[in-house]
Amino acid sequence: MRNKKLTRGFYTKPTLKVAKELLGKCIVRKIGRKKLVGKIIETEAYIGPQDRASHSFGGKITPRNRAEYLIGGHIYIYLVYGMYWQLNISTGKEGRPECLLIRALDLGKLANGPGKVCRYLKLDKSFYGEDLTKSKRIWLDYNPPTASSRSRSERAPDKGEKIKSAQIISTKRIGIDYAGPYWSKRKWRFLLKTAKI
DNA sequence: GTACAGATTGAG
DNA sequence: TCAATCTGTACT
Repeated sequence: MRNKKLTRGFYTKPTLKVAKELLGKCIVRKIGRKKLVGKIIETEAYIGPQDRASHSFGGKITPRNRAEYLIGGHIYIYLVYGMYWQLNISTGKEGRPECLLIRALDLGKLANGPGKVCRYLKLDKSFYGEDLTKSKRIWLDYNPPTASSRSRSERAPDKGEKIKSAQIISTKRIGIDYAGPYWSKRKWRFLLKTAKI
């Protein structure tokens, strides 16, 4: 297995497709010489401007949500309830306010909720608008980093663990009942069957 | 300027 | 079940 960073093309596909494909991918956060790594096991899609649960409902653009409109692969991060950061990844084309909330990593109780994901990865406003395809401090990878990856760099690209659709559960999104029954019942939350949230 | 509610969490 | 905690957003 070799390391393979996710590039622009991964993020610019339709949002619901990316939401499912993100499951099983690894977030790599580099702090100094150390790397924090976690496998994504739960995502949630927000698809403005029609989605009433989205911050960009109705095509609204504010200083807070403008990162949602960036081309796929950028970080949209914001504070909720005055204390928890929420990590989102923009998806789709430039100008389309679509994004995915990263709700959990495969790290047990350390990251079994969106606020805890950011607490574990030490993410805050300074990551606002960060490009995951260019950043030196945070990116996504098909595989967990391995010590041998450099010496095997001659091998063919490895797209990592294949997640079958039968392994994915989709449910209603969490905490957005204010959006009304039509939008709150969309099954736009995706998690691995094996996930223990 | 002021009021208010939220894409959550953890304690009681 | 509920308070913590604070910023963006709407409204005066």
